[in-house]
Amino acid sequence: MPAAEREICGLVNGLASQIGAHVRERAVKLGLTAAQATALRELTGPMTMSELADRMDCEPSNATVVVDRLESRGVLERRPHPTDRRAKQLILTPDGADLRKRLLELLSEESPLAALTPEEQGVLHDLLQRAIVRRA
Amino acid sequence: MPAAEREICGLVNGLASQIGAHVRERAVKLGLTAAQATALRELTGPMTMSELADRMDCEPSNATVVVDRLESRGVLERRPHPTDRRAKQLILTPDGADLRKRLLELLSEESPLAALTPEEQGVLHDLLQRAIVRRA
DNA sequence: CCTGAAAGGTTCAAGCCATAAATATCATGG
DNA sequence: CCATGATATTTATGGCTTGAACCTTTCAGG
Repeated sequence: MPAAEREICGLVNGLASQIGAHVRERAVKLGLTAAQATALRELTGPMTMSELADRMDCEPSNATVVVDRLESRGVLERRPHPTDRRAKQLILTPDGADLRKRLLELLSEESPLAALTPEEQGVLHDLLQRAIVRRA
Repeated sequence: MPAAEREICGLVNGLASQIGAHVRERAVKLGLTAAQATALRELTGPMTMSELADRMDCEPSNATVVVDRLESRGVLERRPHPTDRRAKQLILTPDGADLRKRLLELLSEESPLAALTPEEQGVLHDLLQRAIVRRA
């Protein structure tokens, strides 16, 4: 791997850190951690643990911990899945839905990609999508 | 923040995860964790804790922990800094230098950006560099 | 001098994260 | 029906990561 590629990897990680900081900064205003905020953001509707972990881009075992905290805080509930007794269905409580709404507003305030024009963002999007290895 | 930007953020995090997995996969062959491998990779010569933390893109307190493990493994030494008694100088042991050499070889084997042509990598490099907010 | 602000490191608490192993349930082929 | 493998989730463990608090040393003014 040439030095140029290693430099790109560093930049990718740097930008990812920047995005993470952006989320963390806003999440803390609602008493949430970055991971909890990510989970809440991805909970667009009832879903299973696996699906949430997939959307959060993390291992299911990690999602368990994050959901534990959100549940004990009253943000969501773990209900038995209607058709699959192995799975659980995550449902936002009314309080959780309110919290999610406020979170989305906070996250919308500023973009961590503000330095790029929409055209540049388009190019970046395509490059990233092609760089990512498709996994089964 | 429009949905398009959120999607880009997801892609950036996805690619960062992929890069992290690439490092971890190779580091484990040497009995190292990803963070330890990153530290070892960045130790291009004697440097202070601050400088290493800066290169690793992490907090100094985190570098302390990672260096602790590398030190107790005999990979490096913490020496008093020649001119600043607050600082410490990190020096690779002979074993550490060997290990670093083998690590660099492993990391060179494959690129996590192999799906992109050199030209595309150039474009990506520029976009990322511009997207990253300069911090003092 | 000397005093206060700043910088280098470490420690601590809280939480994130991946891996491996365990449990329970499904689904398929014989 | 039953064995076997796959899937959904959890637990346990080791290590990473941040942010705040703390100590020492350095440095810039007064």
